[in-house]
Amino acid sequence: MPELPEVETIVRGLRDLILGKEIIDLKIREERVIGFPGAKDFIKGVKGKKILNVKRRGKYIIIILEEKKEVVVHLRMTGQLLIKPRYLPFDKHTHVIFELNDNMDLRFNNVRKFGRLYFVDDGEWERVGGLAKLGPEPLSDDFTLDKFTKSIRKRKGNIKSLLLNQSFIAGMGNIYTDEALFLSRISPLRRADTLNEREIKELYQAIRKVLNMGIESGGTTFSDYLNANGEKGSFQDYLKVYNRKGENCLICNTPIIKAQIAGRSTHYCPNCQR
DNA sequence: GGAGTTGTTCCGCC
DNA sequence: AGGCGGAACAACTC
Repeated sequence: MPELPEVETIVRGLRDLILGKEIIDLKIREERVIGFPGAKDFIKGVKGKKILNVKRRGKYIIIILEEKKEVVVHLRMTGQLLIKPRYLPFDKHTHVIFELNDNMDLRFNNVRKFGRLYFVDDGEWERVGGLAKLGPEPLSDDFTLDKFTKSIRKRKGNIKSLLLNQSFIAGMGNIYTDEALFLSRISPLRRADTLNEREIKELYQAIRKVLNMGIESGGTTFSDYLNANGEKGSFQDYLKVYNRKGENCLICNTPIIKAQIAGRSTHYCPNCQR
């Protein structure tokens, strides 16, 4: 499932592959995945424009076009953005095809049809799901320990659901949240405002560490995630708690627990994490 | 073939 | 007002 490291990996790959190219035509095979505007206006707006840059904000991919326009993509659980030669047949779940001017396609695949594409004016993010309401970027310079400390002390919910809250912090999903809590030895059940100064600092560092390691590994692939070149990530080989239910904790040998917390499967060590 | 899967949004409640 | 918890959604796998 694409979280910040997976989306960042896709964005970096796209930057290498499609910058400066022109979108000469589009095919939309499943109109449901166009979030804004309608399919016809989406095609009309995007067709003929050059790609100037590709950026990421939280889990959103932002493709900057000419004339101050943007295509914004959210992959949700199973979305993929792949660069493929035009002669290759579509996959069963290829829903949108951007035809580029060098016989390559940018293809949007999405098994569960949850992902969305938007065509908007530069920065008109009110129209794009929760994009305008996103919290800080955890890897940016202005995500400081001081700000994190102040915001976390106001919160009364459990720390697991808070880290998943995109308006609190952008880009964390189920995998990296469980891993960050394990690294900082904090139970996912803890109320956020009960964390002491040391725990907040360790969590802050753990968040940045797992996200950076995820990016360095090219993301985590369990089933669907692929980068823009169609390659898998490798962070699944380094996970310490996620998907390790019943296996021994790498620190204390206690079996890893999997429980429903905040409506999500949550993996943690009941001994190390307090 | 019912349960499990996740990111996001919406809804009701406080 | 806004935080919080829980439900709903989508469709495929096991």
